[in-house]
Amino acid sequence: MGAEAKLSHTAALILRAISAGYIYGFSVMEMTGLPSGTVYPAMRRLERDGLIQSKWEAETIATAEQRPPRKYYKVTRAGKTTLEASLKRYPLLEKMIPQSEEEHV
Amino acid sequence: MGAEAKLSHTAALILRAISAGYIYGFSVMEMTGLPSGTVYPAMRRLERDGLIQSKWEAETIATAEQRPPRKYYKVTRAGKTTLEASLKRYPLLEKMIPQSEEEHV
DNA sequence: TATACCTATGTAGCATGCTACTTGACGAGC
DNA sequence: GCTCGTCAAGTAGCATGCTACATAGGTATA
Repeated sequence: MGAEAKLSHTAALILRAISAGYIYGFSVMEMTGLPSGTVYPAMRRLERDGLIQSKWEAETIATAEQRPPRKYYKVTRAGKTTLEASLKRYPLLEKMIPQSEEEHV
Repeated sequence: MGAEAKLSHTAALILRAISAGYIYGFSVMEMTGLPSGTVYPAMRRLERDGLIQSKWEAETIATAEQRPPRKYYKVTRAGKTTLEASLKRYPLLEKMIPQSEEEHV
């Protein structure tokens, strides 16, 4: 049957957004319209459950671009599996955020 | 400024579904994929806040169609205003559920 | 040099959402 | 007449989401 974690609608939306190239918190907030108090805790839980992995941007880059450093995420193999299952559960999600290869940075 | 209640993503999704003709709990569950424990309490709160109004179906109809009676909802004037504001906040919602004049019964 | 805005991440505490379960009537199958 | 499946609404208690706020460096501007 597959013992994958079941995601909430919001968690699935966030995972889909990361998968579609919105790979840090602020960009997910902007594209989804969800507030920071939703997005950051949700991303923590996704990482806690092994569905995404984070990596801080090098300070030198942030400094050069004159902004705070970003925490970049990528979807793990387990995350991809869970996301696919979630898209079956919430088919409307695919309409909301089309998959793309580009990164929205 | 407008003192309209701000809706959560889920509440807005449910309100939009009702507005699009999914006018009782079970049909909203089916079209959104959300579970009963989300949909029914959320609809109660929407009614509590005056955004929708409920009316039990006549028992004679339910009996004739050999199923449990349904609780039908309609979006109030206040609900329409709030929904419009919410669609501006969550533009992705309009993609998810297109507006229609038909009832999904 | 203070005030305001922008990017970016984060938290406390209350509101909302979700899992698992219940109720209850009907139909099918046996 | 028992068990299973379906439609429909509902709840308890825990998990998640959201508002309001904090932090912190940068730009702008007056």
